[in-house]
Amino acid sequence: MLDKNYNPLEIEKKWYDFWMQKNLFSPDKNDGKNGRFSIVIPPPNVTGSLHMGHALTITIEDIFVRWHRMKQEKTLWLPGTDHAGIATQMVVERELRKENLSRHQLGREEFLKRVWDWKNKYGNRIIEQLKLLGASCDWKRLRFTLDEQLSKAVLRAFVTLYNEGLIYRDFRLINWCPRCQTALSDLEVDYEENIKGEMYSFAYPLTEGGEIVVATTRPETMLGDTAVAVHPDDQRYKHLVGKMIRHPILGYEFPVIADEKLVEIGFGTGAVKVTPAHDFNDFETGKRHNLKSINLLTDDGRINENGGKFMGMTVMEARKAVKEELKRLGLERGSKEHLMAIGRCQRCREIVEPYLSNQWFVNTKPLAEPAIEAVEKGIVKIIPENWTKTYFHWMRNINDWCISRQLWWGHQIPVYYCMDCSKIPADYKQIPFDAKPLVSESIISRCPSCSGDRIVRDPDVLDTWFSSALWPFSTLGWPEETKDLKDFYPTDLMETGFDILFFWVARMMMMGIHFTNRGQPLEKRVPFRTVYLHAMVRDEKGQKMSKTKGNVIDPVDVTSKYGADALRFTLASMAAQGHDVKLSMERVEGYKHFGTKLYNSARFVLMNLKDFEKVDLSGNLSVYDRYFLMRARMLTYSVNESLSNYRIDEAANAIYHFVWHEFCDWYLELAKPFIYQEEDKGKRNGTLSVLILVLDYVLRLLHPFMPFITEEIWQKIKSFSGDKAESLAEAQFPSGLWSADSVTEEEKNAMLRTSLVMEIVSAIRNFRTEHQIESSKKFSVLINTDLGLGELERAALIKLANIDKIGIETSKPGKSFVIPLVGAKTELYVSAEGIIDIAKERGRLKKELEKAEKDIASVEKKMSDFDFLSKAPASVVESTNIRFEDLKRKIERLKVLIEEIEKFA
RNA sequence: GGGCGGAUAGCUCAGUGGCAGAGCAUCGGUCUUACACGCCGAGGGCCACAGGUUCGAGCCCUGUUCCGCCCA
Repeated sequence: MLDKNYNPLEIEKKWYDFWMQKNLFSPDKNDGKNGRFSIVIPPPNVTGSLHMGHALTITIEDIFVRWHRMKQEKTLWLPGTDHAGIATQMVVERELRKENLSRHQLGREEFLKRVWDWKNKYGNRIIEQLKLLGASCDWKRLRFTLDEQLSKAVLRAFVTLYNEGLIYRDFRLINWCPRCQTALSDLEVDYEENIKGEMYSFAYPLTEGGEIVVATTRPETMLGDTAVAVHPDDQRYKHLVGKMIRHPILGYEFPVIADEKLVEIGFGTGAVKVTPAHDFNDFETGKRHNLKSINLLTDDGRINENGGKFMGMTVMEARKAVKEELKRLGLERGSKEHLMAIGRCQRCREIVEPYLSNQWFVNTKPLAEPAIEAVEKGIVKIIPENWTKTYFHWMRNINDWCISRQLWWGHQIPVYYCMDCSKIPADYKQIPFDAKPLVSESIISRCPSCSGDRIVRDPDVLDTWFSSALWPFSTLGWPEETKDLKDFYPTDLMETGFDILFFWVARMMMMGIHFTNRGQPLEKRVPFRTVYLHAMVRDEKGQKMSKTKGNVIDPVDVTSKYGADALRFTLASMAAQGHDVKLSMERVEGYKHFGTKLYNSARFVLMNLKDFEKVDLSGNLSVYDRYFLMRARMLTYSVNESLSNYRIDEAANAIYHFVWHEFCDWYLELAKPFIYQEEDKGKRNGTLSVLILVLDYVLRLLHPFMPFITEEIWQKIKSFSGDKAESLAEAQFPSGLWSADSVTEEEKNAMLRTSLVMEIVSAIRNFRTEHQIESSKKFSVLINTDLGLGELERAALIKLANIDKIGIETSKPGKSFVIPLVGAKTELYVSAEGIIDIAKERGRLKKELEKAEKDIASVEKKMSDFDFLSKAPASVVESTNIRFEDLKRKIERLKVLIEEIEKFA
């Protein structure tokens, strides 16, 4: 028997421990003859703690994983975390700062030791939190991007790409975060638009006299200007092209150039200052015109020695100072407000500076091509489908990927330099651009050409996403040809947020195809066959959750308050494709109630099983039993269909509706008279058998969504259902086709009768409320159709409708009221004289008549439309006709009834 | 500037050509021995706007307005 109260916290802990103990999440004992399903987790950051995005990811993935596992497929869900270069390094540096230490003071080795300590201490937190949600990962295969084996994969990938000419080093403008002091890829910069800024104008003096006025939002960069550009067609400036400008502060000279790409005639003054070292457009312009690039910044975002007396100032300080200087020189030419966009570092929100430096890049175009092909050919399917367009667009316009980061925490680039051969000075700050890279997976300590041992390793580490891009195969053992790789690659599903389509999904596609199963068809090389992109979780008002707004909902809190099952079900039922999930606590609470409802229904069933004996179902079923068995079959079919189509919301809602509004509202109630009587043991046991069976179906179908409560209940009914599985987690998931054709005559009959009973009950309840008849007041009802119900079946109807009795009478007795039912062919006669308010009944009938007349008007219009009759399909015409006839009959009947009721008074 | 979504009950959303739906909220009734985290019932809609296609449009097409997101 179940406890009186449903307490999610207790049972969730209990069953998770049980699953772990039985090692149920391992694919290893399954021989795979029922197929295979594999998926890798999107690795959360080791610094991370669980947020709603994770909760949604885990919920969706666990639903698919448990579903496949219950279908008895060899199922692997591989978990792990990534090292999150910048984020983790920042966390540890923050700790160091409390001790007044910097990483430079500690030195690289000592610092890394600290980060590892931190990781070992706190890095498991998020893993433990995933378990709270019921994630059925194979924890024995837990991976970390800096594991020895995964690091080997990273080195292999880098060296291979280098040797293939797909990785190269270049001196170019990149995005630089002055606070993190590292390069970023294009994707790691967030643009904020419509920032109020200033469009500042000043004049550049020409060497031969006169001036040219330029407008800029960043006056301080004039310290690095090496040209002023005008449009070649701009008559105002045509004569100035080729003239020289003397820098009013720094004294050097630079030209006025004509460039139609950079300059928009109508914008600003029509003359643009060009700072190749600090603006991407200017950099391109500089290349076109062979301009000098003057770098103005230090690593930490201050003005360097090229800025003359402004050296040492921050950008903002320099901006102010340069403006003052220009004013002093009489060159200021006004200023106006201007809306602009600025780029911020995704990690620390600092304003990103374009910065000239040596970095490593991946040549992505050749890698993107097969990744595009795989989706074009349908080898990889993206769901929801509309993301494929975005994927194509990005992939076809892909830019090279800056993968070097000036950090310590991460995979250090496997590139070495001979200080002698490359003439690197002992006090070097940056490896010179022309240094000759020696690229190797193993550590190089001796120069292959001069045999010298003065070798330095490139200090940079790789972008964390570089290692994440290898995740679906590095976690399975690549570059080794492991059994796991053979068994589980390509994986079946990649489930993640749409926001990392480019960051991660696209890059996994490129790397997976490039590195795995070379020489084999694309089908064998893609990292996954389906990409399912889920939406964002927002607060109930649709706002993004953020710490500053204070609207963050912590999944751990929710879990401890309502249970993981409730949270999971909420997320699942709201995860409709293409929509953000707007999460509200009310909903979670509602779904906890759903758990309670299910729990109590099971308690009811169990409570009545004392003398239960299994019986042969064939001779002992009521029409209700048959009907709900069929409904369970239909539900099974639709849940499997929905899950196959990645519509977990649809599946969840179908189960919810069935459990609450069919199983509990109707079936349990209809079953009670059968259970409560002792005369017909066969019928009693028959109904109980079906109750157990239907409940068992429901628990299996619901298990992927609410694993804990279903296991709790299932373990209790197991002995009655006779399943031998140790846990519901590995019990067989129901399957089966359902179609209208597959319904047997018996089922058809059961369906007709049961739905008529439901309608009768609803009609009587309705009638009762309309007349405000107290529930204690019983009356009897006659029906003009023989339902062919057995004694107990009729008793159930009587109980639900809360009436005295129901009899058959083909025509209406004198003093009775009429409730017309479906199609007005069947009607009920209520002999409740004295308890019915005549005026109200008249009103009720008139209202019904009004509605029927309105309905028939539109149907009539259709039926008299020649075009409709000739062009619409016969089945539609026929059903319209039937509807017309029904309405006509109903109206006639209502008119008679209204006339009659006048006489009652 | 280019692209992708969305607009349906008070709220959140289903609904892909044939009688406008669900959950929550609201209102009324009810402690009927599984469940008051419950039960029974009710009200609530110019399916954003304007055209078009069609016998028939919430659904398909065109345009407009607003709201998101992505890219440059």
